[in-house]
Amino acid sequence: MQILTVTVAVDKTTYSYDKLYTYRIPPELAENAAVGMRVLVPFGRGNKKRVGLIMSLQKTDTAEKGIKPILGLVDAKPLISEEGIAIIRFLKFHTFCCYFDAVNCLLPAGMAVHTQSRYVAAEDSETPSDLNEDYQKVYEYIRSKKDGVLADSLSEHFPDLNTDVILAVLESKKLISKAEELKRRIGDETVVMVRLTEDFLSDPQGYKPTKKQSAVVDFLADVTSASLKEIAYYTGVTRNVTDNLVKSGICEYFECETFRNPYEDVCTQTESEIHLTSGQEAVYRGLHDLAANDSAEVALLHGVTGSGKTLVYLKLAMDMVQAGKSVIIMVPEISLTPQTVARFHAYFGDKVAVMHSGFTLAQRMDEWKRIKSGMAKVVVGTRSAIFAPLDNVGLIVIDEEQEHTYKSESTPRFSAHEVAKFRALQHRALLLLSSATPSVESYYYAKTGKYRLFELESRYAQAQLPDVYIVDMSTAPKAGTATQFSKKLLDEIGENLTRGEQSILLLNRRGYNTSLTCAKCNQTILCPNCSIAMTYHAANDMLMCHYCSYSEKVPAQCPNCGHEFLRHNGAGTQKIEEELQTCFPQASILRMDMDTTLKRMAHEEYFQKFARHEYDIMIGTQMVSKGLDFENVTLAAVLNVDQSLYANDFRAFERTFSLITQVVGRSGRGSLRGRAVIQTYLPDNPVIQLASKQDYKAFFEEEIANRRAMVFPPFCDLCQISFNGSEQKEVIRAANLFTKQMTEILRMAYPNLPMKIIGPVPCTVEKMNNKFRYKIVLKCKNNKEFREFISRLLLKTLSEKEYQHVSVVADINPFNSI
DNA sequence: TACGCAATGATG
DNA sequence: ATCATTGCGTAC
Repeated sequence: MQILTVTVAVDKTTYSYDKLYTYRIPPELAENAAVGMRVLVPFGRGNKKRVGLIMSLQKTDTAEKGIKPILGLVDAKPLISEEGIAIIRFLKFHTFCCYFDAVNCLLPAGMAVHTQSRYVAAEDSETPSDLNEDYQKVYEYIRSKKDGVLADSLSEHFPDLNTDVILAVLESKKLISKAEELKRRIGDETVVMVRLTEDFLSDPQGYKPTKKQSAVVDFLADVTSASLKEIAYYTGVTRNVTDNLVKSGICEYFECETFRNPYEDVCTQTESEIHLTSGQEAVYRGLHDLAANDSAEVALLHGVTGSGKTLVYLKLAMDMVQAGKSVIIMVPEISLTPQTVARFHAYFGDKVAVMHSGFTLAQRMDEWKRIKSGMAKVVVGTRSAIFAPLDNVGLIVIDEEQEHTYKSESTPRFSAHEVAKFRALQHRALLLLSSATPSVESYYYAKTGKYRLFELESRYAQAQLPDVYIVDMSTAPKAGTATQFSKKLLDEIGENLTRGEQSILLLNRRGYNTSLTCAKCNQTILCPNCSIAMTYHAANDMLMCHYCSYSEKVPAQCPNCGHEFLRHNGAGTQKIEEELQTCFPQASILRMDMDTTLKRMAHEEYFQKFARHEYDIMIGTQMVSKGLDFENVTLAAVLNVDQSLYANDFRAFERTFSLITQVVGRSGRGSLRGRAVIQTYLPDNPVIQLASKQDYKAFFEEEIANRRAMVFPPFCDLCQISFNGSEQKEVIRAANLFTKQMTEILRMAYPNLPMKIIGPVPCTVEKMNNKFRYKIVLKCKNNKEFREFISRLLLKTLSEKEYQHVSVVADINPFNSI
C-alpha cells in the first residue's frame, strides 16, 4: 500500500540538527496537504507540537518504521510557492541558517504562529489537602477559569512563583490537563503610553514619588504624555519605575490610538507618460531589449547624480506591467519615504505594494496578501522586498546598489544581490543594478562583461553639476570664533541666505559624537557593557551607548580618579548648530539627528518643512545625503570627511567617494546652478579629489588596482566567522580551537580549496552588551565546495562542549570586515 | 536497592 | 533547545 509522506522544515531548531524531517500524512489530511503549507508536527522525544513547513511531498511504498504522522495543517492554502521553497534552500546553503529562519524571511511577521500551552483543571476533582499553599493557590486559580489558563498568563498572574514547576507537578498528579494550541501573533499596533492621573494633577501633595519617579513626573508634566520608549530616552529609567508610578496612582497607562497609516494621504493622481531625454532613451532601449529576451540578465546602470536613472527603470517597470509581468524595486532603507511611495503610486496606482519595516504588522501582512493574490504587480521596498511572493517576475531593480543595507546583518545573513540573481535566474528576468557610485565589485563585473553596462553621462534637464570647492582646513582662514567652519563655507552660506536659497550641511557621524574625558587622567567614560565611549546627548543631558542603549546621567566627577572636570570631545551636532546660529542669527536652521528625529515619521515632517522652505539650512548626518530632491538647494557641504577615510575597512575609500558624490549631487538639482564645499585636512587625497570632480571612472581604476594588489573583493570573497560569549577566555579558546580544527579539516578533506586565514583577532568593538567578540576572516572563493566546508565545520564544532557558551556565526561577504 | 543529579545523545 | 535515557555516587 502506498503512503503519502512529506519532508518538513521544523521551526525552532538549531543549526546542528536542522534538516528536513520526514512525516507521513494521515489519510484524512491527504486530500489537502500541499507543498508550501505549514503543518503541526510532533517533534523530539516528548513529541512536543511544533510548527513546520512542507518542503516536498512524495509517495512511498515501504512503510518505514519510526515515521511520525503530521498532526494537522496550519494553512488552508500554500503560503509559499515552489520558487519560495527553492529560495529557502538557497538561503540555507548560502548563509548557514536554519530552514525555518529562511521561511520566516518569506512570510510577513504577522503570519507567524506559535504553540502555547493551556491548562484546564480536571473535572469533578476536589482540591487535595496535601498541596502546599502556593500549589493550592495556582490550582484554585486554574479551577476558577472555565476555559483554562495559558502558561504565559499564569506566570504573569503569579510573578513570584515558578509556575512551570508547579504546573508540571499538578499535571503529574492529574489535577490539571494540558492542551497545546496554536496562536497567531497579529499586530497589536498599539503602543503603551504614560500620562499623569487626574487625581495626581488636581492634588499632587498627597503623593510622594521617589527621586527617579520625580524625574518621570517632571518630564510628563512637560510633555503631557509619552511612550515608554521616550520616557526611557529622556529620563533614563526603565519600565519598573513607571510600573510603580502606576501602582501608586500617580500615572496611568493608556493605549495610544492606532498609528495613522503613514502613507494614507498619498496622492492618487495618475501619471502615465514618461518623457525621456535622448540619452535616457538610448539606455532605456538597450535595457528594454535585455528585459524582453528570454534569458536571465544582470545589468548595471551607472549614471551621474541627477541623470534620471529612476525615470528609466520606471518606464521599464511600466512596460513589464503592461506585458503582464511583475516587478520588484528595492531602495535603501533611508529613501523609502512617502515622497518616493507617492511617486510610484502616481505611476502604478493600486498595482503597487510597499514592503517597509515602518509599517505595523497588520499593514505589512495586508500588503503581503495583496502581492500574493496578484492584486499588486509592482513591489517597492527595502531589502526584504526581494522575497515578495510575486509570480512571473520580469524585472528586479536595486537602486543605489552599493548601499550596505542590502546585506542582512542578522540571520539569515543574505545579500539582496545574491537572492535577486537567484530569482532573476528562476524567472529569466532582468536584474538591474543602479547607482551613481556603484560598488567596485559591480562595476568590475560590468567592465569585464559579466554584467551588461549602461551609462548616463549627463544631468537631466540641462541641470549642471555644481562647482566644487575643496577647503584645506589646516591652512584655510578660520571664521572668527566658529571653529568648525572655514571662511569660504560661511561666505557661501551667507550668499545663499541673501539670495533666498537653501543649504545642506553634512556631518560625518564619526567625529561628531561627543564623549566625555577626564581632564586629569584622560580616561574617556566608557559604557559599562561595551568597549565603546558613551555619547553625550544634550537634549536629555545624558550619556548613552549607541550599541546597547544603556544610558546614565552625566557623572559629576571622573569615575576613575574622582577629578571634577570632564571635557567634552568632538564637535557635536548641537555645537555646530550653535556656532552657525551665532554667525547667522537671522537664519532658521533645521538639525536632523537622533535627538530630533526620535519620533516616528518626525523625519518626514521635517523634510516636508524644509522642502517648503521653512528652513534655510539643514544640518544632519548621512540621512540628509541620500535621495532627496530639493529644488532650491544650491549649496551642499561636508564639514569633515576625513574620519570616514580612516575607517579600518577595505571599503572605506569606496564609501567616502560615494558619500561626497552624493552630497555634491544634492546641490543644484533644479534650474539653479549649485555649489559644494568639502572641508578636509587632506585636500590632496585622490579619493576626495576625484569625488569632487564626480569622476567615478578614475576612482574605479585606482581602487580596482588596490583591490587587485591587496587581494580583496572582487578578486576574492571574504567569510567572517565570529565568536561571541560572556567569558573572554572561553571566547578566545573557542576561536583558537576553531582555527585549529579548520586548518585540520582543510588539510585532510579540502587540500585544494584556496584560502587565507586571518586571525583570530578581537572585533573592532571587542565588548558589546557584556559579550566579548572575536573573529576569523577567510579570504576565499565563495563556491559550493567552500560553503560545504564551512557548513561541515559548523556542524562538527557546534556540538562540541568547548563551544557551549560561545556562539559561532559565519557570514559571507559581510559589509564591514577588514 | 532507591534516589538524585549530571553527562549523554537524539530530534523523522 | 529540550527531554528522555544512562551512568555514577550517595543514602538507606
